[in-house]
Amino acid sequence: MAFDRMDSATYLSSLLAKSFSRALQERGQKLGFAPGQFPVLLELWSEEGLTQKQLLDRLDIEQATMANTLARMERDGLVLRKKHPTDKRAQQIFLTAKAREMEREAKEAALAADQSLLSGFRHFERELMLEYMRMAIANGAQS
Amino acid sequence: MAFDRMDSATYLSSLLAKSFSRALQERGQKLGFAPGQFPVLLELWSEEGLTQKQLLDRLDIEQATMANTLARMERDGLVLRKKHPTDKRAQQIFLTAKAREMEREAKEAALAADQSLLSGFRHFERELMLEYMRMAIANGAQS
DNA sequence: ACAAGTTACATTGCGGGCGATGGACCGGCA
DNA sequence: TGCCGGTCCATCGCCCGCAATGTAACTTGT
Repeated sequence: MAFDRMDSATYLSSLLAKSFSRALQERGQKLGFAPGQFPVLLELWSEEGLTQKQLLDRLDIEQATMANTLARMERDGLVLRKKHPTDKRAQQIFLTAKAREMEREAKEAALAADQSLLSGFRHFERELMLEYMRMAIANGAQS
Repeated sequence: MAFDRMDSATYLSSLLAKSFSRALQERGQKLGFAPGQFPVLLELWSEEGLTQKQLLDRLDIEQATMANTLARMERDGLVLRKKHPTDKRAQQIFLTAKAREMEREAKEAALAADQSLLSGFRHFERELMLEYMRMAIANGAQS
């Protein structure tokens, strides 16, 4: 059976994710954050004091991954975990000053990562690609 | 600054890769291979006896990743590593009967994974998406 | 022929994804 | 009240990506 991996969305998506991740990693490491931490930062920039569970509900990440990511972020001085006032099982996540201050630069870094791999795309091509990606992701989610 | 992660190709590409990887993983585990092993299998189905270096040249994977992947594949009975006849540093990689026999089913599994996330796509949409992905990957590669 | 540089591979440590499991805690119901 | 199922989180083992480093073996230039 013929099978060209360059015609496989599965294979290409893995290459694509590696490329984007590398682009973000390069730009993020100067600021002090890793690619996997960016979505968490995004949520916390818009609202602090969320519990781990609330973060899980907002992001497409498993609980085990979140726990490990938060542990690394705490270690790296991006985040503080405080006891929940009424629920002793839970914790609330707060940003450090360092993390709060990098918001603007970090978002610019993420936009730059996007831009670098999408250079040469016309506006409608970029939009179409994003839309196709969202469609495929939706197909995967409802399964 | 406004930043919607659903408009970020970086974020979407990571979700997309996770979705496709999961789709392939589900289908592949019955047969006994993991997603990261599939590209290696593809190369070996088309030509056995390649060295690790030759595999590296054909795939977009780092040497350390390849060494570990091959070690797992050997452990799982998919692959044999034999000494290179003239170069004692090198090794030649051969498939086991088990790996050789799963070629057809494995390729069908990969096609099914692709298909499952691309359901609802018209033919030209699928082609366009693949083309956009290849373009973005090319942007990343030449940097 | 031999030292020096290059190449092939393994190993280690880390980021980040997953499922499975376990402990502490909450809440509801008898 | 006291028990019991569900919830929040940490932890462990695994896959898979990377950079950095080490070792053995090959090659090349003198």
